[in-house]
Amino acid sequence: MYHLELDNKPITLVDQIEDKLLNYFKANDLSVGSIIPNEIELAGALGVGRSALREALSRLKMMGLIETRTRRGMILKEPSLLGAMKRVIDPRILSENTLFDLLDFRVALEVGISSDIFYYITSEEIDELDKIVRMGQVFNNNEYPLISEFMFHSKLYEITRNKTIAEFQEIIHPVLTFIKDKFKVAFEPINIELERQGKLVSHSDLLELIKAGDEKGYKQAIEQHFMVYKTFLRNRK
Amino acid sequence: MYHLELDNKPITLVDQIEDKLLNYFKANDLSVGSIIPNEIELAGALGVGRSALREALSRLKMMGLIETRTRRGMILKEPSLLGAMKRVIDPRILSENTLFDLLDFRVALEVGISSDIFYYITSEEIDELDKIVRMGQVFNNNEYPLISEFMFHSKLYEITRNKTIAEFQEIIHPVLTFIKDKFKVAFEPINIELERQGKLVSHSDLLELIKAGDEKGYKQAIEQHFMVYKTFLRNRK
DNA sequence: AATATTAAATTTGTCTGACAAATCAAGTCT
DNA sequence: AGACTTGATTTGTCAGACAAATTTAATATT
Repeated sequence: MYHLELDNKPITLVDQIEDKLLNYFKANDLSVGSIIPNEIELAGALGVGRSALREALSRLKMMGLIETRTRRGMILKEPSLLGAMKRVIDPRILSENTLFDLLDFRVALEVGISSDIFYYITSEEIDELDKIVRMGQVFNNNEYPLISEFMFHSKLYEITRNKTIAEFQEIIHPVLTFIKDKFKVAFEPINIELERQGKLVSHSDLLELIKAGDEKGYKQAIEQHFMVYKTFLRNRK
Repeated sequence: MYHLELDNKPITLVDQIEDKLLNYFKANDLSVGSIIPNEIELAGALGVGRSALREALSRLKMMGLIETRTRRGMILKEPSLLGAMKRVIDPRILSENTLFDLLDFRVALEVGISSDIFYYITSEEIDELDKIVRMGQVFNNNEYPLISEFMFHSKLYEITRNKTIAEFQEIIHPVLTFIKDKFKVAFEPINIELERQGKLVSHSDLLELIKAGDEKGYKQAIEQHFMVYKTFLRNRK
């Protein structure tokens, strides 16, 4: 039935077709916008049935590599990482541990882009950040209105001039709101304790450091800004 | 033919089936190891044909959510992000810009995990890092033997106790070697210039800072360690 | 002749039915 | 009881059919 095996998992024909298609696109130097042969031709060229081919195509469509326009056939697209990841990063299917890992991941990433922010940021972008911060009035314990919260961090990612990083923020945002909501009770005491110690860092504080060009101070502050999550995560390990 | 639309892209039946399956798994509290109904039953329950169902299943298999054992039926697995991303992160299909973004992404992430490293690292892990560093004799211009290079950074990611972050390193490693190889010529002069200024930071330097518990020094050093890439990337933007 | 309408052809999306291969279960034979 | 055979089940794959949409071609109308 299938001829190749790896890791005890049979490599099905569909797997092979998927791979062959990728090689085919690469070999024929088909790039974004290229029209690819229709299903019957492809199936014929590969010597497989249309159903098997379609299963492989379905995967490539999911990854965003192929887009189908009825009648006009299929065209190649640049697959954003977003396409494939969006479907997997879903609180429905990921374990709690993985969700925590993602929160941790996101925090690390935002800390890591600090020097880029200072390298790239323009005065216009500082103004925009200012607007966003003013839009979000501070409530108790660092709980910003959600929109401002999202926009502030999105803007930071945007400043890196790195589309993939910016997209990443959008992808994992649902994970964050999911965790924030589900473990609200666990976050509250941590926030209260941090506030008691005067260690809460607000968006406004971060922005001031950016304005002052204080990169070192910002790096410390951004870590402190995420201390709620860090404490929560470290307590759980 | 299809009833729903979004973003001008028709939502096909397969898309809906994919979503319904995820909801079904969640609603019935099916977790890792659960056996799910066979294809004919699922198709019947959803009121769709087997081919459409199989296209959706094929996607879930690609994501690693479902594993099929012939005859025994299908069982649910924890889908690692790796599964879905590995296929997309492929120099064959990603544009050069996205590959650069990924390099940038990876650097940011490794800078961002610095505090975790100091928080979690054990003396055993320091010993292991020591072995890895000694294994890799330094060649010219920071070009470590590839295995040591890979192992050193893998170990750092491992110390974070974050599986997702550790997996990420493994996934994008091919991208790094691809870029390193393809743009070797561009990296060389940058490295030479950095060495002239005495600004090259080796793995050995990083390890010494870890041993000394010098977190601040490490954070500066790790950024400097990646300065080759940063310079390369910033020149390109 | 130019435009509007209609018909035909093309291509994806989906269904149904069929068969092969693998494997598990059970029954049968020695 | 153990080895062998048979049958049932389920995934993997193919083939053929039709619907829907839409482009292209053909035809009719003014």
